[in-house]
Amino acid sequence: MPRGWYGGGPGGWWQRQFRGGGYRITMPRQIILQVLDESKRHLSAEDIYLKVYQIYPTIGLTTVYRTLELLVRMGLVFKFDFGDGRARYELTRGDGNLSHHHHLICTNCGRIIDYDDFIEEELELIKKTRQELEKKYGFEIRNHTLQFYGLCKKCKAIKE
Amino acid sequence: MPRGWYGGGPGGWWQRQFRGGGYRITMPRQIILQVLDESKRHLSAEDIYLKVYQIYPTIGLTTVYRTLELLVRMGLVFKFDFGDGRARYELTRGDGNLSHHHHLICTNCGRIIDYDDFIEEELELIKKTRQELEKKYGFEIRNHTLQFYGLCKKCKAIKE
DNA sequence: ATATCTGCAAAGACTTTGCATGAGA
DNA sequence: TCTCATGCAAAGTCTTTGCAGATAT
Repeated sequence: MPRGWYGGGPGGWWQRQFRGGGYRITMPRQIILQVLDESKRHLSAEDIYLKVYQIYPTIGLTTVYRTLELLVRMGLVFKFDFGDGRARYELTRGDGNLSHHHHLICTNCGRIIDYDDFIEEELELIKKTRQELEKKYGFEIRNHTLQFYGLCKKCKAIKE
Repeated sequence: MPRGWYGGGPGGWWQRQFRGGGYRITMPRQIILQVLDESKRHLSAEDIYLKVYQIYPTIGLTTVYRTLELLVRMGLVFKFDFGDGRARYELTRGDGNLSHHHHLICTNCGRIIDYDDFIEEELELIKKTRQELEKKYGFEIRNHTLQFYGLCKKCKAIKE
């Protein structure tokens, strides 16, 4: 049995999600999901393309984009923007709105650090804020991001 | 005396910032700053271009981009990414890292709401998190964003 | 005077679209 | 079978770059 969220065989829950939506389970789609599952976070479309290409060389970039769009629409994947002009993607892993997508981004070299320190309080506050914003603005909130921008250790040292 | 942050005449503090950096105070730059000062938040480069065009029709989009890049580098302007493929800009108004750049973004229609409710606790937490992250990762944090994504009232109603 | 700035046109990077072929249910 | 999915090529968007003429100091 495969490891990770992606596994579970042909009757797994995401396969059911696909069928329920009238979407076909194709080789490109399976491999894209596999790659997302096996990789670290925040991959660009091209990152994904190159990894899928190793397994399935007839893949096209277009299919990667179209599949990612579908997965985002289905709520299986989050799309991020770090301000460098290319989108990043990662599996939601079924954790809905409680996941933390919190990043430190170096505005000089583009390095991205995921942090999950000091998260407890944050989640608590965000949960509360979320509820209040939903009530006040009638928004249905599905996701959130908290990002800090600045200079990473290395770039800071160079600038000095 | 003009109102707002931008005002203050030819000896104002941002003019000094310019001179100090060896940057010239030109008509396009003055008008771009004026437009940023008089407008609501999160304008795209094209929004700014069109507003400047009303006042100074020989302006070029290139100059808008180059000026915004300069202003971001100088710390006078923040650049945001809301995930729709175009960057947004707004004056920092000298409030440094304590400002709240907190948005609700409708993933269906693109509407953006600034909120500043329930901010107290958030700022407190962010300040604390910031300090701890700087210590732990050696990052020099200069800015942050907190964004909630979902469906706005209108789009939610339509989907139902 | 002279180094910077500007605007146009062209190029670049990422993403989306049109369409004929191929594959899943 | 018949609709949906794929891949290629082309187009689209936003942004950046090259360069000659214009401008600020």
